[in-house]
Formats: sequence, C-alpha cells, structure tokens
Amino acid sequence: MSRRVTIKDVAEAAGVGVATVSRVLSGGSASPATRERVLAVAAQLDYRPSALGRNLRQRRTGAMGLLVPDLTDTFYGQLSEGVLACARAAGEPVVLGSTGGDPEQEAELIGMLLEQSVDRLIAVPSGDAETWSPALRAGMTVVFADRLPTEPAAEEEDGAARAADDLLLLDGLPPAPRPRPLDVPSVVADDRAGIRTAVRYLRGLGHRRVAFLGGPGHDRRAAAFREAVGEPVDEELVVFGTGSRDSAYAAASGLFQSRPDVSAVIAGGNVLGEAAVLAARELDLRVPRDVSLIMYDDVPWAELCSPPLTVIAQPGRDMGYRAAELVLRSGGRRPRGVVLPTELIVRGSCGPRRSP
Amino acid sequence: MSRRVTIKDVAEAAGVGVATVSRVLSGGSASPATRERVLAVAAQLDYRPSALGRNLRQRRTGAMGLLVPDLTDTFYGQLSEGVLACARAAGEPVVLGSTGGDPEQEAELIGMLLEQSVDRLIAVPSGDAETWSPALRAGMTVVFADRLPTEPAAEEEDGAARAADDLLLLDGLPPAPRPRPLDVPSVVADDRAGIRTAVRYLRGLGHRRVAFLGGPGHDRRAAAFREAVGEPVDEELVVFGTGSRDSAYAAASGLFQSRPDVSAVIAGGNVLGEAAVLAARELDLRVPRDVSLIMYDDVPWAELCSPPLTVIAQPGRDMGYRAAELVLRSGGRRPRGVVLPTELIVRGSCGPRRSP
DNA sequence: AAGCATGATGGAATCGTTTCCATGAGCAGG
DNA sequence: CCTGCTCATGGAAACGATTCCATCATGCTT
Repeated sequence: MSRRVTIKDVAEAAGVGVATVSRVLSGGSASPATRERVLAVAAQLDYRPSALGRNLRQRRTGAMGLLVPDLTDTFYGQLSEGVLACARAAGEPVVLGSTGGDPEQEAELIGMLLEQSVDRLIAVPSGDAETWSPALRAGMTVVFADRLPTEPAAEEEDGAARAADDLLLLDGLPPAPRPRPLDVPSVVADDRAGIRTAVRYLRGLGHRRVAFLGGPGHDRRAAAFREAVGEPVDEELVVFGTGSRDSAYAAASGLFQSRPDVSAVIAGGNVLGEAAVLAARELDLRVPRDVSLIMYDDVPWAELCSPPLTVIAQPGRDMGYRAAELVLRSGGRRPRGVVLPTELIVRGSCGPRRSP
Repeated sequence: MSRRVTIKDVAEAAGVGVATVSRVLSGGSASPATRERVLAVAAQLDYRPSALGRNLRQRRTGAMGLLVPDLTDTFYGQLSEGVLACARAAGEPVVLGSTGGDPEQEAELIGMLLEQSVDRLIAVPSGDAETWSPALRAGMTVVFADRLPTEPAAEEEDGAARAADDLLLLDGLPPAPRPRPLDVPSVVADDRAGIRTAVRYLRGLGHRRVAFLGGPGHDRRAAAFREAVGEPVDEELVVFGTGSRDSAYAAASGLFQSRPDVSAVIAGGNVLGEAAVLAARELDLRVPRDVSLIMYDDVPWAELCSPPLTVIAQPGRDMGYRAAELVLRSGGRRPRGVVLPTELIVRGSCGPRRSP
C-alpha cells in the first residue's frame, strides 16, 4: 500500500517549502500564484493533512469529548445528536463515553480523555466535584448538560431552592451572583418551572398525594418538587432508583405498594416513567384511573403508550447543541449557565382524582 | 498553569534515559531496580503519557470510529452501548459520528476519521460500496454492523436470497464461499430466519395479505420478506420510508390507505413500527383487531404500547460488542461475517385475521 | 584469562504538522 | 542611488512519544 501523502510531498511537488504549504492550507499569507499552485498540487495528490501531526504540535486534540450516562436512554440519544450536529458544523470529531451513571467509570473516562489531550468536554455528570477536579485542574473546558454534579454535602443555606438559583435565566434577570463550588458553565432545563407546572396541573385535577420518582442526577428536580409542593413534603413520597431499569422498576413498584394513597406520580426521567407504567400495570393500577402519571422527557414513544403519556418536555437536542456551542466558544466571556424552557405536554395519562 | 509532565521529566527525575522510561511503561525489558524506580517517580509526578506523541509515532490513533444513522433510534443506542463497552474493556476511545442515514454525510465523516488517522471503524453503513472505497483503500479496518452497504446495482444472480447467502452462519456450516463486492466483515442479525418466523406466525393466524414496511438499509429484510412469502409478492406491499420519522409515518399511512386489504404488517425497524402504530391509530385502525403488527427491535417501550408489541428481537448490544471485538482483532484470521440469532417475542399486537 | 553472548541502557532518529525566524526580493521615499 | 520597509518564502525547531542501534557491563564458556 502506498505511503500516506504528507505535506512534504506536496511541498516538493509544488516546488515550495513545507512552511508555505502549511500557510496556504491554513489560510496564512501567500502570493496568489503560489497559493494557486499549492492548492492545485494538493488537490491532485489528494493530500489530506494528518490531524496527528497538527495535534501534537498544538498540544491538543481537535476533538470534543461527550460523556453521557446511558445511550439507551432516548433523552441522551437526543442530547448526543445535538452535540454531534454542532460538532459536525464545526468540523470537530467527538469522542464518546458512556458512564453508566457510575462516578468511577466517569473518572476513568475523564482520565482517558485527558490522556488523549481532549481539552473540551460536554458531560452529563454522575460524580461530584471531586470527580471533576482533575479535568478542571488540567485546564479542560467543561460544560455540563442536563445536570450539575452533586454538591459535596454543602451546608444548606436556605433549603431546596438553592441549587437552581445561581444560573442565568435564559430570558430573565440575572439573579444575585453567588459563588458555586464548580465554576463550570452548564445547560439545563428549567426544572423548577417544569416541576411547578406539573404539580399545579395535578393539583388542579384534585390530587393531594403526589409522589416524585427520581433517578441519579435528579436531585434538582426532587428539590424543585419539594418546593412546588410547598407544605413540608412527606419524604416517603420522594423515592429514588439508581439508574438501571431494574432499579427504577423496583422503586416504582415499591412506591405503589407501600403508599397506595398516592394518586399521582411525577417521574424524573423517561426510564423512570417507563418503570412507573410497567409497575402500575403489574399491580393492576390503571393509568390514569387509579394513578396519574407525568414523566420527564418527550420521547417519541410517549405518544404510543396506553394511554399516551403526559410529559414534561425538555429540548434534548437543543440542550446538546447549545452545550457544544458553549464549549466551542471557550474563549471570551460566556454565560455561566443556560436554562432552557420546559413544556408540559398534556396527553392522556392524568385524570381527576377518584374520591376514595 | 504548570506544564504537562512529559516522559523527559520522568527520565530526568529518575536519572535514566527516556528510552528506558518508555520501555518500563510499555512493558519492555528493564532491570527490576530501574523499573521500580521509574514507576515510583512516574507515580509521584503523576505522569500520564500523552496519546498525541504516541499516535504520531505509530501513525495511528488508538481510537476506533463508530458511525450510526441516528442515536435517537433506540436500537442504535443499544448497539453503541455494546461498542462502547468493548472499547472501554480494551481501553480505547471511541470517535462517534451520526450519519442521519445520508451517504453524503457518511462520506464526510469517513473523511474526517481518515484525517484523524482512525484506522478502525464500526459502521452501520448508509452509502454503497463507492462511499466506502476511500476508507478501505486507506487501509482502514472496517466492520459493518446491522446492515451491509447497498450493492451497487449488481446483476441479479438468483434473486432474493442472494445478499444473505455468503455469510458464515454463527452455528452452521459455512456455505460455499462466493466473492462479495466488499471484503469487509460484518455482524448482522439473521434476518432470513427472523422474517421467516414472523411471516409464518402471521400466516398461522390466517393472514394472507402481509405487508413489509422498511427504511433505508432494510433491503436484506425486504428480500427475506419476499423469500418468506414465497409466491411472487405484490410489490405494492413492500413500501419504504427514507429514514425520518415523518417519512416513515407517511409510508405507513400511505400503505394503510391505499391497501385496506392488508391485514398484517411487518416493520423493518422500531422507527417504522412506531410510525405504523401512529398511522393506524390516526386512521382508526385498531391493533390487532383491524391490523396485526410485528416490528423489528425489542426496544423497552415495545412493552408499553397498547397493545404491547410483538417484536422480532435482535441483540443490539451484543451486535455492537461483537463488532468491536472483530475490529479489535484485526490481525489474524477472522470470520467474514457473524450472524446473530433473532427471536420472535409474541406479545399482543397480532391477532387472527377477521373474515372481511 | 580471553572471548563471546546476553541483557540493560541511553542517544538519536522518527512521525507530520505548525510556527519562529532569518533571508532576500521588491518597492517607495528621500 | 541608497536606505528602510513590507512581504513572501524556506529552513529548522518544536511537540511527546516509540524504537532502532550502538555501547557497555556482566557472566559464562573454553
């Protein structure tokens, strides 16, 4: 097989120095005549610059990293598509990793990216600030999407509303700046508004016992839930799975069995929603007759369900795209956080509370 | 910020040459004393070898490429998870691209991977042999998953059964070897068996007019369908969408409207299945009373549908994992093609044909 | 004891690009 | 006509690893 065509070959064939070829190809200054000749020769030789040489010289990979918990989760599929779209537009490759929601795997993947000199990363974080400090210390430009790292046991200041507070609302006034543990931009959904709308909607249907079914990384949503419910919430009504489908199912099933008085459930993610539907069916609870259900993520199959699922839609694709934009525009000032709006899409999985 | 620790730093700190450090770190020979000292110094300095230098020297990226049509499609999410799992086990990064099912984008992404010197690629191909020849000419190790590239208008030899023929059946005798246009290993599902089982099952329920609803890359499945049906099949009953959800919906809706006599449909992928359910509902066709439905891919939400969908399950995750294994074991002899078994999972979307 | 084999070791070349710097040509102003 | 400036240009260094090869020490054989 023939050797790869290098810049040197082009230089020789065009009768110029390698420096000139490099300049022409990367838009530096050169006389029109030379430029044309070099371009012609390069095209004729089918020369493709090797990213390897460039990367080494510039001490960085062009690539951006992408870390998601699970590609099987449609929402992360959407988010990834957004990132990929933006990356393609920018001509950058994307190095993908799936953490399985496990901080340890996440840390390992971060190490791998570091070794690859990937210096831009979009992540749906699973670990805490400690997991992320190596990346930040190494000077990586990180943007979090969908979630923020769990805060390392910070003393509560004023309760639930805290975590969501210090983000620049997309179309609101910037709230008083308060230092965050990690100074990393993020792109997340407006969980407070989303959950509030959902809770109000359920309240309007007469539901008093509303439960929240969450997974890893849904702390902010749970907090928003507590806040929206207002009165001190029965903590038995906030249950968490660990991320796997099995554990989500167990959590949902456990909730339904231990608390038959809940008449409505908000699921913090589509995997949880799926589990809730399955668990309800298994326990002969009819949706929405016996229990109303609202789930996060407007995945395509929400409409196929029986009944079609009422959802809190968050723009997964946009989220990925904007996160990628943010990570690309690493120079200059950029907003600390972007909050994307959610939308309650009412379908058929919620009904009025039946009087017991 | 402090400079990156290089192999030279380690060498100096340990009082040895860089060559020795390199040898120690990559398992070459060295005296126990030196080895220990180097290791200690490296650990203390928190030295991480840069992939950049290594890659340039070895003229290849460690990374493996992964090209799928659409991450929003749960099946490709599963497949990707499989690839990622294997890659992680091998300690290799994965560069991801989403082609949108568009040969042009695919070609572009191949070019990008070539530029990155990614020399191992797992792909769900969208283009034909011509799209793929640059990659192969450049010496890339390619493994196709889920599909084979569309054959460039080869003259038919013996009709439908052809494409599926020259693959080494996983647990069968190797059929007579016949040259294929592209000599690329592949991992695909046993579509012939899968479709045959599905068709027989529907036949058993009394259905005579069975239609096939396909998308891009489902040619082999369509061929298997024609073969399974046996008698020369009404070509109006084999309809194709172009890959988008809209086009899938249009195809399904068109089929139902133009041919009210079809009593059962086999969808070649979960996006098509979804479209079929939606279209049927829109046209007030009840599943399975008015029309029976079998769809490819046992995605989690198949069970949530109303009624739960009978599916042809193919092991997406395994498919990805095995493809990755194949691409890693690029040295030595490896099977030309691996065919993974499918399984008909009967749920509730098929019923007996109603006498008209 | 001399010669030879073996194994550890370090210097230097190499990979393909970008970029710094020196050089030389061309041109305008004095 | 000379000086100084601009601009195109090419040589060479740098990036950080691997790997070839020469060197040297050690131990064993004859």
